[in-house]
Amino acid sequence: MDRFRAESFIPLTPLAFDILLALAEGEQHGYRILQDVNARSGNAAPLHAGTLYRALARLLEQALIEELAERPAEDDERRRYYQLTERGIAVARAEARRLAAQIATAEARHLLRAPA
Amino acid sequence: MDRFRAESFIPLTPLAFDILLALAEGEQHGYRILQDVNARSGNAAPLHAGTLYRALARLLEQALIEELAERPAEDDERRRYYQLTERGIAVARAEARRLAAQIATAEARHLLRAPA
DNA sequence: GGGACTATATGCTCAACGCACATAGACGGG
DNA sequence: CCCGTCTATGTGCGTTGAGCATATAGTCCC
Repeated sequence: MDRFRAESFIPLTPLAFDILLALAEGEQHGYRILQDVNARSGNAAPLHAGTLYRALARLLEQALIEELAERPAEDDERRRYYQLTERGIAVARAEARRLAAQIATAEARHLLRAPA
Repeated sequence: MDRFRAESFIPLTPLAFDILLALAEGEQHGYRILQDVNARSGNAAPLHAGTLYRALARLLEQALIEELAERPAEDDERRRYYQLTERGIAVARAEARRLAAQIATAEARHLLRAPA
């Protein structure tokens, strides 16, 4: 079989990477991901719920995340829990490396050391 | 007048940021931008010329870049030269800061220190 | 019992991109 | 001189992803 290539998923859309980052700490359900992303993005345009759930569906199709069958007891029945797949971890890492390289370029080209 | 807000352009698409980065070193023409972006992206899917020129047109409309009237003497007549506007610099900086924050999160969540 | 919040999902529209293709000048080898 | 390749910019067409509104319903607490 042909090897899986993380590069074929790179670059991720900004939203997709935000979601994978939200799941990097461990399994989580959609609404919490929404809150995590919005909290980290600060004052920027808030992520709409509809946008998030569709993005989750795409990531599921691509097998970058998967849904958990089991859930914590006593939990809200409506929630759907997700976690990163091995593939998702590999892709998130590859994307993080790409971004780190861009930051390095930005620094080398004097975009970071300057007035706000 | 209402202040210009760089945040309203954030997040940039990966391609838009690549182009602004290519121009961070100084004025450049389209084809060289194409080569710079493709060189920096390594083995990833190469940027197609058509995609680039349309992206340049968008950045012009948004006034993140502007075309130079003057060109170096003895230059290929067909070339069109572009440079960052002040707005473009501000937006590129804001995006670079956003990405740096994401990298920091990725590290904090143990996405960077691990196998390739 | 009523309003705010939690939780997931679909409908509609538009912007951005991938890829194919068009056009044409430059440039070097045979 | 001609031909292929590279340089250089651009348009046509279809698909994907995202923004925003809206739908639905359970929870939580006053």
